[in-house]
Amino acid sequence: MYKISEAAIRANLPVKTVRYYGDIGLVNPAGRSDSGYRLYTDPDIAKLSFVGRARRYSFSIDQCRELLDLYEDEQRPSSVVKQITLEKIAEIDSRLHELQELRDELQHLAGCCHGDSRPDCPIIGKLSNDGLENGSF
Amino acid sequence: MYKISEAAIRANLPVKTVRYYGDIGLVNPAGRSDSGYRLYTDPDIAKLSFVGRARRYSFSIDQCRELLDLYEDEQRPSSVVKQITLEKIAEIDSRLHELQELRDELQHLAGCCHGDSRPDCPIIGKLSNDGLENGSF
DNA sequence: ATAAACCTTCCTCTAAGTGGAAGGTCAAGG
DNA sequence: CCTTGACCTTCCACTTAGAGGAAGGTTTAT
Repeated sequence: MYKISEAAIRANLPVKTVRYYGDIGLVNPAGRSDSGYRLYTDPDIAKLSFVGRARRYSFSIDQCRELLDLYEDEQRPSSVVKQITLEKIAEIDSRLHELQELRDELQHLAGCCHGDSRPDCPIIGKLSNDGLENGSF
Repeated sequence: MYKISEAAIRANLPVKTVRYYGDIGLVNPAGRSDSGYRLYTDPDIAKLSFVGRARRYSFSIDQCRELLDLYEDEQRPSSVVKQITLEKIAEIDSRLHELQELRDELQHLAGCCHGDSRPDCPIIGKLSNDGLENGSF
C-alpha cells in the first residue's frame, strides 16, 4: 500500500493526475488510511501506468476507459482492441495530412517574405485577403 | 454598419465566435445601436476575416493578437511577421514528427494483433508492460 | 397585433488536467 | 512537549477557444 506520491512515482505520473484519475473514477485507490490518505496497491499502480502509457499514445480518457475495461476483462476479444487502435491510426493520419498541408502553405508564405524592415509583407497580405474582396481596411 | 449575423456571414465566422472575439477584446465592434446591438464596419469585418484566416492557419488567439497589431501597424517590419511564421512552422514540424512516430508504433502494434475473438492481444500487452517490470496485475 | 427572426446578457460545458489556498497528519529533532 | 517540514486532504479557480442554451428585449413583416 503506497501513499499517493509513492504511487505517482511508480506509475510515472504527476500526483495531481493520479488524484484526478481517482476523481473521475478511472483508477480508484484500493482504499484509504485511517487519516484519509489514498492507498494504492501494485495492481492499482499497474493500471495507472497502463493509462499513462495509453495517454502518451494519445488515446483519450474515454478510450482509456474502454481499454482499461478490456484490460481487466480476461475474455476480451482482441478484435475490439484492434478496432480502437485502427480508429486511432486513422485519426492520426487525418491530423498528419492537415498539418502537412498547413506546413507547406506556411513554408511557401515564409519563402515569399523578404524578412527585412520594409513594412510590406506577403504573409500579412495573404492573411488579409485570401483572394476575396474584403481584405482592405 | 452591419449587425452581428451579417458581420459573421461576411467574415465567414460563427456569430458566437464574433461575439467572443469582442468579449476578449480581440476585435471590437465599431459601436452599438440605440438598442444595444453590436455594429460592425467594413474594417471590422476585414479584421474578423483576418483572424479567422489566421486561426485556420492554426495561429493561437495570442498569436492572432500579435499579428493583428502588426496588421494595423503600417510601420511593421516584415521580419517580425516572418519570425512568428517560422516559429509556427517549427512547432508544426515537431508535432508532425511526434505524430509520425506514434502512428508507426500503433501501426506496428495493430499489425501484430490477429484481431479475432481470442482474448490475448499484443496491443494490450504492450500497453500493460512497456518493457518495465510493473505491468502485471 | 402578433409571430418570426434577430439581438442581448448570463450561465454552464467542453478535455485533461494544473496551480494554489486552507487546513489535517506524521516523523524527526531540540 | 513542541515545533518544523514534508506530506496529505478538499475545494476552488484557471487553462483553449469557443458552443449551447435560457430568459428576455427589438425589429420586421404580415
